[in-house]
Amino acid sequence: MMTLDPSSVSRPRERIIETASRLFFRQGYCSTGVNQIISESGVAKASFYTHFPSKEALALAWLRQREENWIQQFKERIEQHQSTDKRVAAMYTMWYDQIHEEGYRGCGFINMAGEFSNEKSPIRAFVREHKDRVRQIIANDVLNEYRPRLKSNDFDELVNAIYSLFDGAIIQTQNFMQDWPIDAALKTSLKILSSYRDKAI
Amino acid sequence: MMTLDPSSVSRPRERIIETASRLFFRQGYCSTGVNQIISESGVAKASFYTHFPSKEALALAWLRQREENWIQQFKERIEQHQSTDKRVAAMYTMWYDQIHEEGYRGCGFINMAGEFSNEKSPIRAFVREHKDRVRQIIANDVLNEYRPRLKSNDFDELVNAIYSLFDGAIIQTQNFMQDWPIDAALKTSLKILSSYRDKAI
DNA sequence: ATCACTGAACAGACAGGTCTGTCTGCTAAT
DNA sequence: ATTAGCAGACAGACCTGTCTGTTCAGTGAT
Repeated sequence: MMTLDPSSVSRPRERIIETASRLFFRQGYCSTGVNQIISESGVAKASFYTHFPSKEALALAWLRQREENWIQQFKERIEQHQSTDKRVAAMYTMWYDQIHEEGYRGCGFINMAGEFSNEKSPIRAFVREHKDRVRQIIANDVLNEYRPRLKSNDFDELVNAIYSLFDGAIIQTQNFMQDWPIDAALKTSLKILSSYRDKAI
Repeated sequence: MMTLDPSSVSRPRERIIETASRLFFRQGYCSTGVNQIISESGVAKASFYTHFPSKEALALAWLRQREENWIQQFKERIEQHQSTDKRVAAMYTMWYDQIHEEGYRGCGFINMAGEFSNEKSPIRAFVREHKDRVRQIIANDVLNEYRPRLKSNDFDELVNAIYSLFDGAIIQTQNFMQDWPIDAALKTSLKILSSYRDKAI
């Protein structure tokens, strides 16, 4: 029987993922040992390995959880606005909150993928899928107003443009630890958008 | 006395850096041990540590060398063309060559920075400086035609736009292991450029 | 109500390997 | 003889993953 335990936060599996979330994100995958995860989540090693067959499996579980939260939050922020301009601006609010926190680390998915050189690893595959979903949301939820008004090719171009600016801004913000790349990318996105506005078929 | 040895490639220090270059780039920093570097470069451990005080120092030396080559190549490709459009296109030729090589790994600087969570580490500082230099080159060598024709703010915006698209394309190309992000970013860059062309003061 | 039983989590030793960095001794060339 | 490099043992820490044994809450039967 599946108990809907309200104190699920204290269950070992959740504690492990919660700790891993913090450590993998802040320190990176390679620089975080299972021993640290175990001790900081107050769990026995045996318990750890009954819940997760390996460190990599935990990483994947973490990414899955993070993806769920991230996508949900992303969509929520977008759907709060009606105009395309405001929706584009809403995309970037995801980052504004994080940037000024101590030890900003950019996109957890990209950082994770960077530590796995084998492009066929499940981690890499998952991050690819995640980024694909983000692109889909940009096409279907952010820019949907433009789809019927543009030629199919033009619409794809627009999506790719907005998307490239978005990822570029994230990377540069992480690199410089300043928020001007986000402002710049947003400004440029709106400019591109307006240039497509007059381009209706 | 500094011998200008033509067989400098066989000198231990060069062999070490060459091997490190391959391994750090392909496997990442954390996943590459000094033992592997030592054995693959055919060098004694003691020799390694007489040339480099630590693994991190080697990484820094590698980045320095890579930066020199990269910037030089970047500038050369750009200066081969006169028109701004062609110069922007030339920026992207840096990647076209690498993409289809087995085990493409994107930008070595970004990947390296991703493995150092301490933003004050020398590695992170160096990558920041590198990316700043790239931005300077975009401003001074690629888009220089536009500087006198635009208001200062507009010019900065233009530089940031081209630059964000550039970094975004690199990341996405690495992620998807396909080259459409580069095509898309280039196309968008040219479009932005043309929108600024009519905007002369 | 007390019994034994079960399952989950705990604590931590352990194996076997890898990590960075140091040190000693040997060889060869200048 | 001095210097550079080679070979490789070694220290000490850390790594992932396994294993043994303990504690304890819940459950069903008596």
